[in-house]
Amino acid sequence: MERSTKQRAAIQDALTRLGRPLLPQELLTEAQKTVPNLSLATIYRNIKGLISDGVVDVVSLPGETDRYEMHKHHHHHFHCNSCHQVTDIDACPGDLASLMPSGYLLEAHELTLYGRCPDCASAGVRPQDKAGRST
Amino acid sequence: MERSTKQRAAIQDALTRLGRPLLPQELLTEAQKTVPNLSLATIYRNIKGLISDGVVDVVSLPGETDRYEMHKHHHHHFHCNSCHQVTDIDACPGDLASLMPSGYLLEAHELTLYGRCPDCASAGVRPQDKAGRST
DNA sequence: ATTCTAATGCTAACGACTTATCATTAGCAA
DNA sequence: TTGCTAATGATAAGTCGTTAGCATTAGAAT
Repeated sequence: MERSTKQRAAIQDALTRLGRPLLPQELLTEAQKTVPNLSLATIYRNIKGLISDGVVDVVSLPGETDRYEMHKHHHHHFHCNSCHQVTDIDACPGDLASLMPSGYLLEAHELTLYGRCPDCASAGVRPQDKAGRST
Repeated sequence: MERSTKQRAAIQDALTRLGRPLLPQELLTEAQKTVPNLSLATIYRNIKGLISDGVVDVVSLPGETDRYEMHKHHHHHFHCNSCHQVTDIDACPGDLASLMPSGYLLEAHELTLYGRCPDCASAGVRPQDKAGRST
């Protein structure tokens, strides 16, 4: 990651433009709008570099392939049960230490919200969901 | 899953006895204390059956292989950053609808807490952690 | 322009988890 | 007990996301 390439620029641009966690494949499709024959290997190579540069963050959701997004402050994620897109949630319940049994030390937490995004909530949503999640 | 076998009994017993989400491999090791040459394939086969019977639940945590535990009411999980064991947390922050941006419909949520379990919190903990989680 | 070599594109190879195959074993009804 | 066949054990094969290998391309310093 010493030279600047149009491929990496396209990748960062895609992440910034869409502003939500993207799967490697989504990132590929999106960045190819700028660099047509961009390859998936290049996506992975650049993502890895951008992550160690602290520019990009990994977003791991339960049972999902890792997604990537531009680095930003603490936040959570919403996963649409219909279109499966992930959206950032800039809010946090906080005060989770109270949930901990005594003796346990809390260091971090991760919250994933599930439901319907605006588009899917309005449309005649077809439940093409996955396995069941607790309510 | 029509006949009752000692293998399945051993699997259910292990899940009940340890009372926490177990990895297929952990389940294998534990159940083998009862049925020595139990095979991993049998673990998967029975787990699948027990899940469709509603007796067992899948526990998917971010970036982790699925674990399994006996079915129980809504709860969350704690993942020890040191020994990596997962523990049930019988509490819930609730009131998460307030975190949702307007237009989004909340249907479920999943919370994972990270830190040190009692054993690891006391001991001179060696941070054999994984990638970083936001705080 | 020329040169050096990082970065890319393509694709085979990995690694992990899970499932399939198949000969053998063992529930359980008769 | 006997007989039927579901379930098991052992292991090969399959998935799928990610990485490695290598010839080729193209930043960028001279």
